[in-house]
Amino acid sequence: MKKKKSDLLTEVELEFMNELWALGEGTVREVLARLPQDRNLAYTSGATILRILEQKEFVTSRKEGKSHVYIPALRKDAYQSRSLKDLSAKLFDDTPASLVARLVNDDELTEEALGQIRALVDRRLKNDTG
Amino acid sequence: MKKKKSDLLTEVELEFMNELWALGEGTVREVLARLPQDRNLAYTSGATILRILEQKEFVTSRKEGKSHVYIPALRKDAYQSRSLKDLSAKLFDDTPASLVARLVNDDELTEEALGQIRALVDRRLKNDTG
DNA sequence: TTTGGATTACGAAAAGCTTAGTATTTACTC
DNA sequence: GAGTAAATACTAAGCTTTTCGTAATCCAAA
Repeated sequence: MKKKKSDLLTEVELEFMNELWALGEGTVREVLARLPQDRNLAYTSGATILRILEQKEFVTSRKEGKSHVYIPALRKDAYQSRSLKDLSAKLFDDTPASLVARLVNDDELTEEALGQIRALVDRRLKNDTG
Repeated sequence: MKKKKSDLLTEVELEFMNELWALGEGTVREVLARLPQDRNLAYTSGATILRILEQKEFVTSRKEGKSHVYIPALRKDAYQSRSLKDLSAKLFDDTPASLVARLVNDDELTEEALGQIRALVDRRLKNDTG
């Protein structure tokens, strides 16, 4: 019997994965360069975080010159799905419709965003009639 | 300048809030009674968690007989919105439409759920023409 | 092939989360 | 009011996460 570890990223791990997804792949230095100015993180901290991500198998790496180049082992869209599933389970009774309900009832949502959302749903409903 | 604490619930805090939201309000014992059988949590652990929730102002309490009755200080729908906003910011470039896109492209989503979602969006689009 | 600057590996401090034990308080009963 | 069963307050142990320092390693260049 396997122990079920959460398979969700921690806060800082997600911060780093977002940069890696944007870069495609990158070294410690390249990822750190993308963080906001006021995020004063020591170089070694960045290195540690990427090493942990590799341990947890969220990224792989290859050696290039004297550095490691880190590569996402999980696509962003896959992780987005995973996160939504988790949120839906924990906070929306596993009912995606109620999640969307909450989202579209948000006052700050623009007319434009609503239109885009409807277009998405329509397209999806038409495309798989079976 | 205020330090911005995350104002999101931790895993266990959310577990307890979900039961409180379902109950409306409740004592330590009542909340614990709603947890799954295999969740063997000491009574004092439950009490600690609720006390922490009160400290963080997610709940209030009143004394009733010898116990405390805990009351959510935040509605579930408000917390749902907050969580969605957080997820959208961290993982969807603050673009709700792309969140919905990921959701509706999930293969496991039923036709029925899709229909419900479209109905929700349509209703919302019609209702506020201004 | 030694030196030097960069990178990685290791370990551990600091902070936050989860769990629970012990001691104290509470309110009811006799 | 003393006894008692239940609840709370306090405290801390054990994890996980976040951060970084130190030491070892690596590659390039003299």
